[in-house]
Amino acid sequence: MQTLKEDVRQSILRAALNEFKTHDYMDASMRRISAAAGVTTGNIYRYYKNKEELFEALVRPVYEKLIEYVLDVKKELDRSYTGGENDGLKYLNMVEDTIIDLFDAYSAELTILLNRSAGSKYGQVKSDLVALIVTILEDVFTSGREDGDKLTTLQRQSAQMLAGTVVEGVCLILREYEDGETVKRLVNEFIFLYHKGLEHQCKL
Amino acid sequence: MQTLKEDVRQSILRAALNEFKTHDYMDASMRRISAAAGVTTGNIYRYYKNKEELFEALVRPVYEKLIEYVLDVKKELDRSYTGGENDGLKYLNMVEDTIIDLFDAYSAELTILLNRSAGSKYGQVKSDLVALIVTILEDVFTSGREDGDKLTTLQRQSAQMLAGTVVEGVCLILREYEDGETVKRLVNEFIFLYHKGLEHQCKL
Amino acid sequence: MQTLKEDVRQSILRAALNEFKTHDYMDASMRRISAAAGVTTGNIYRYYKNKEELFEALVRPVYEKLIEYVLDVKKELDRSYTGGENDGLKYLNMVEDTIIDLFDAYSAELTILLNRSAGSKYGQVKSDLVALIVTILEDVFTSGREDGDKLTTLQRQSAQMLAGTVVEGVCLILREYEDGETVKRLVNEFIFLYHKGLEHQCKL
Amino acid sequence: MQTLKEDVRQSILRAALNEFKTHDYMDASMRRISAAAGVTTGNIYRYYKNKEELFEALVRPVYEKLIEYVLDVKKELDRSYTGGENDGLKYLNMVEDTIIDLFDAYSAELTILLNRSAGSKYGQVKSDLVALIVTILEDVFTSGREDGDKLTTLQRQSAQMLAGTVVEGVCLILREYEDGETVKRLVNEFIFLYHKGLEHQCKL
DNA sequence: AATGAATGAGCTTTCATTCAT
DNA sequence: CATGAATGAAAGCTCATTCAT
Repeated sequence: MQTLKEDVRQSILRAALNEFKTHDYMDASMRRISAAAGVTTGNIYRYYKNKEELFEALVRPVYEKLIEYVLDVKKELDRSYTGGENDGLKYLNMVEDTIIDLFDAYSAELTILLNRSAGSKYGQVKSDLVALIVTILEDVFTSGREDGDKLTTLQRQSAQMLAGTVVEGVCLILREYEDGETVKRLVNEFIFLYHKGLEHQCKL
Repeated sequence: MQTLKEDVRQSILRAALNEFKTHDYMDASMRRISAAAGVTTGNIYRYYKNKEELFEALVRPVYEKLIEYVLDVKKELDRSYTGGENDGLKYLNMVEDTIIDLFDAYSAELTILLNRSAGSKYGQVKSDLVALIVTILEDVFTSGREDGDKLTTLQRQSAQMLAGTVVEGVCLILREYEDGETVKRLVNEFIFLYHKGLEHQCKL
Repeated sequence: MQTLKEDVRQSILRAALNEFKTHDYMDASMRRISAAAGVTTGNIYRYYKNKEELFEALVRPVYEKLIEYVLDVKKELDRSYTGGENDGLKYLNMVEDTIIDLFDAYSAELTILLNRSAGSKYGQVKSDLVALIVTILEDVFTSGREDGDKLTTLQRQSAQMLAGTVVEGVCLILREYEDGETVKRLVNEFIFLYHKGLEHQCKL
Repeated sequence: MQTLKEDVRQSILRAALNEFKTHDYMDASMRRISAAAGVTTGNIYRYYKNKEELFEALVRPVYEKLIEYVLDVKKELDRSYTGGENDGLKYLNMVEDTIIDLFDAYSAELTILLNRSAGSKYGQVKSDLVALIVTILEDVFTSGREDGDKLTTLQRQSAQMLAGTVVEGVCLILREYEDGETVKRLVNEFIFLYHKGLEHQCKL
């Protein structure tokens, strides 16, 4: 009945992935994970020090790449934004592309990071991400003006809504579809929708 | 010394509302609710059989109206859809209008229903809602054709993405803003965005 | 089967007292305490937030009085020590008297504080107490000299041994005897022994 | 690559010694012992059936010698006690000498036996030892009399206190000092203190 | 002989729910 | 009707011990 170490680690990770896909960090149960992994409760702790570390093992790599990529986009934007015709779409696409790359490697982990981390130390990731995108949007909005003026409250709210719905939209797609190609296509469609609107999208 | 029955029920509901606004169903605490309601733990159970029923008391009316309204939209659409120029936007607006109406009456309950019900039997509401909207969209797509043909998988997925992101977008706005006017404005902006695209929305 | 609140609190305290008399803080079991108290495990936590607080409820009053009394002795000593013939005995007796007073009120709790607190935040009490007595002894030793000189290592060690054995001796008596009168007599005998030696104590 | 059997046994014992010097029986960890011994957890159990037996392997020889020596003293005392002037000190010194001998050979094991055995089946050793010394003292007390009478309760208690505080005093010194010479000096000082009292000990 | 992964009972603590009063 | 003490199952985690290799 003794399995090799790496096998066990993998089945724990797999079971944890499934548990965290369906339960928030706080509600996920180590007992259920161990049962699903075919491992005793105590034995999990030989592989991962505690719940937090098991969660982190799943989610940290994605987290780091996510932040890194988004910051790259921001830097790129600061460097080359012209306010020209299609810049908005261009940069939205940059953001999405990086998420798609991440998705190809870590679809479920990204979902968990964005949707199930409440209560863990990654609980703020989604709103951090939104906040980051908001700063990008605000830069874009203000850079297109003569007056270096502040944005109005209404404009801020709109920027937040925009950033939030983009992030939520992508999260939704990640959550619903497992196949990389489908995700890529839907995210692109989603961005195009945001850019051109339903009117031009028509025949779906 | 006792409070009248209906008074108590109301203060329980009020306390539960606040608890569920800030905690997912699973994390909400009956103790905190009873404390906030100025009611003893045990006494709650004379008014509501258990946590689930208390949650349901808050959320069911909104749930039923939500479904009812969406079905009305569907019916209306079946009756009068012409495929004309602005029909898409028109019906999207119908869906949103009903949610805004609901929101005016039950803002908090709606947020809870859509964002806090994980773990309760309303955990599926969001996806139910999406599914319902998907059937509407599919009807629309197919009714515009000569051939009564099925949609392709790709089309189905796009419809699902569209429905899902609309719902998520509205949920997000509900979650973030408490003020009715702001919500109304942002939802309209959001729908307009979906219709015309960022390109036409420009300077925000 | 429902007991009144204060009854239960008392039986929990009584059970805890017995558990901590026979187990170090770390090895004491909340389950055993609750079983011995005739209370369910969970119910203990209505009365005491956790193990530490239950322990503290038993031990804190004694701790505070103990420190207070010993500091009083030290102050008194600083004020009036003359180096005269019987001062040593006199001050030893002061220390012991205060402990006897404490004992009359809290025999078992004092034992626990001094002998079972390892692992709790009172774990250092015994050595703190010894250290305190050492400083008193060192003051006494140096004040009897012309040269304000430091003590030698040997003298320090002897002072530590003396303080330690006094404290241990008292702890022992506390541990072994429950009756206040007996304790008082034995502690006095013990101090007299320290002062005059076995030779003069003879017939016991 | 394997270590020879006896080597392993020795390194286990050495590691166990260090663990038990710093942890009570109950708190000592087999994992830490095996890690420190450079031995796998499971392999310890080929050498010692369980924690208790490992503890016993360390502590039993000292225990037996300790009892044996004390019994020797008792026998010697029965044979030659005259009740003369310095007999008390003489026999106290005999008891201490044997402990010092033991200490020279097994300092750490003795400390463990006396101070760390709570929870093991040697948990009673200290009080056994005291009891043994009490019987010696009682013999001494009664042998000095014409009437072969029983001792009073008060006398018994005093004998117990005396025996107990002697034992505790020695334990304390063992616990606090590692250096053989220091221990020997302090124990002697301690005994002299018991014999002559502070009054004659003066300048420390 | 040795390994170290696995076991399983134990720990403290929390909480929805029940029930004697 | 109301109370709030009591229940008991579940949580995360630890550790002496066992056992397949």
